[in-house]
Amino acid sequence: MASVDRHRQIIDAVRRAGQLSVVELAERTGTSEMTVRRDLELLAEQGLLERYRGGAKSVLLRGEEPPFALRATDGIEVKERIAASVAEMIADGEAVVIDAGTTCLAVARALARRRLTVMPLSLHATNALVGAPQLRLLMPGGEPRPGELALTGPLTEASLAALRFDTAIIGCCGLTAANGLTAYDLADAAIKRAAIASAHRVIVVAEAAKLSRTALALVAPASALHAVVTTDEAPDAEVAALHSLGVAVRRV
Amino acid sequence: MASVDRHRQIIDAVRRAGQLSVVELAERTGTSEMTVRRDLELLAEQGLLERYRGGAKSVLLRGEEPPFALRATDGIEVKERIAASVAEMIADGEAVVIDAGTTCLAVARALARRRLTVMPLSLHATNALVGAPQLRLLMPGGEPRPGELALTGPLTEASLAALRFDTAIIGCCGLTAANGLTAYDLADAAIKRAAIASAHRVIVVAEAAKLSRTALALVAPASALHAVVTTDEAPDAEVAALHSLGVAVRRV
DNA sequence: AGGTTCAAACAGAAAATATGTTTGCTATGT
DNA sequence: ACATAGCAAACATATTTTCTGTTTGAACCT
Repeated sequence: MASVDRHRQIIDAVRRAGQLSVVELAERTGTSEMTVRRDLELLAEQGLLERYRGGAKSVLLRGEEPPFALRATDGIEVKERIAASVAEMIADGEAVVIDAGTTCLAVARALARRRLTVMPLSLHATNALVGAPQLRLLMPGGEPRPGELALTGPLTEASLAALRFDTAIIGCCGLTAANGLTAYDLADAAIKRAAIASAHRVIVVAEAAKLSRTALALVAPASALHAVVTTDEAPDAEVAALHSLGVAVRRV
Repeated sequence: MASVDRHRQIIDAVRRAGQLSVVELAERTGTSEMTVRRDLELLAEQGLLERYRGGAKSVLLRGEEPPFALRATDGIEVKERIAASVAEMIADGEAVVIDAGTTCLAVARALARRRLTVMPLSLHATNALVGAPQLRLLMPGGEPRPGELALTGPLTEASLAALRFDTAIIGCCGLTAANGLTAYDLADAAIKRAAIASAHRVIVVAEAAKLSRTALALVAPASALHAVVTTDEAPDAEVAALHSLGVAVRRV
């Protein structure tokens, strides 16, 4: 499908320019205005940009987290590499809780054919896991946040509080030795905290960029974590600092 | 797609004969054996029949409930008619719990564009409701039963016990004035009971055939119900009996 | 061993989807 | 109110994907 390339091109162009007209986008993509309009309608539906009469504008503001659909296709190979590494760390028969987010979704996919008990914290991961024959799927309650489909709220916390997992696989928006594990969303942070509290072992997945970032909501100090799986590009200083706090860091 | 007709033809033929060879099926459908094999693989995956070397056999036994995928395409118009009628009975702003099952799935679809708070008791309904902009979606916890994707177990019961809905929309396997509301699955029955207990008003959806059937597990006596939506074919005697127990019966 | 059943690979057919053009409608600004 | 740009629907065409049947060689059962 060539359309997916064009979609990416449109998103990038709009993001770079802040906003662009339909005419301008039609020229840049070498297609008709009608096609651009159809694309914009589609992309706006997914929350990837915002439509206005005559064009579209970027939805990326300030320090906010980009929407799920945007992150989903970003750096897939890296996420899959991290996910494969995490899958190696899980033994058959374990009970695992998997956080929301795109990296954790990759982990869920990597675990789908394993013999495990899994509680996913987002409906995306749920959809990746239903139908897996060997897997015992446990759903938490909660309210799915639009787009992200991360389950949050008191029902989710209650579900987690009632269970004890062998391993929690947690995603994050930021992780440093000094500032700990942080998230953009307060409700998400509360869930991550509950998931960590319900698990014997905590594995954090974090692309390298997150190891030099701190988000608004503190989830837990770094010392509460047992392992971090990241990539080669992770800054040595941060890795060393985490290591000195007793966190095993794995770079893949 | 013509293949869906052929699938139905294959399912019916296998069900009628108990079991049939690939060669026989290829002849009956007027296609090649390879196509039949591919179909059988597909259908077996959905649990619609069972594959064995050389052919396939029916998976329908005794008084058991046919698998979800089989019921899903059965009598859609009737289910949609019932669903539309139920949708009329729900006022905007209500909090509604929707049971699992194919008829209830139709109700979920009919309510997707409404301004409501909805807790679906199956992941099929969840998928029909995510992304609905006006709707507040609440997920119960629980373990999704394969195929059906009905959420059951203590997590589901706990989720229901924590909430009070305006209306519960309940499906069933059997409903008579004498034997009450019944279900095939014990775990399902427990959930239905919890849903009924958590709601102020209980609406049961039931195709006519269910009004002359009784399944294994008792959910509730008919007197616990407020309304039943069924079709014209519902037997008059049963309708009258239900009515005399204070249940409003609507035939659409 | 010997026949049958099956899965993979490929090519052609059929269907679904994507695209561009035209046309008439709608919204926006003056 | 009017003019204009933007838009949506309808349709025809092009492209892609999916479906199907045949062939071939491997797997299976007796």
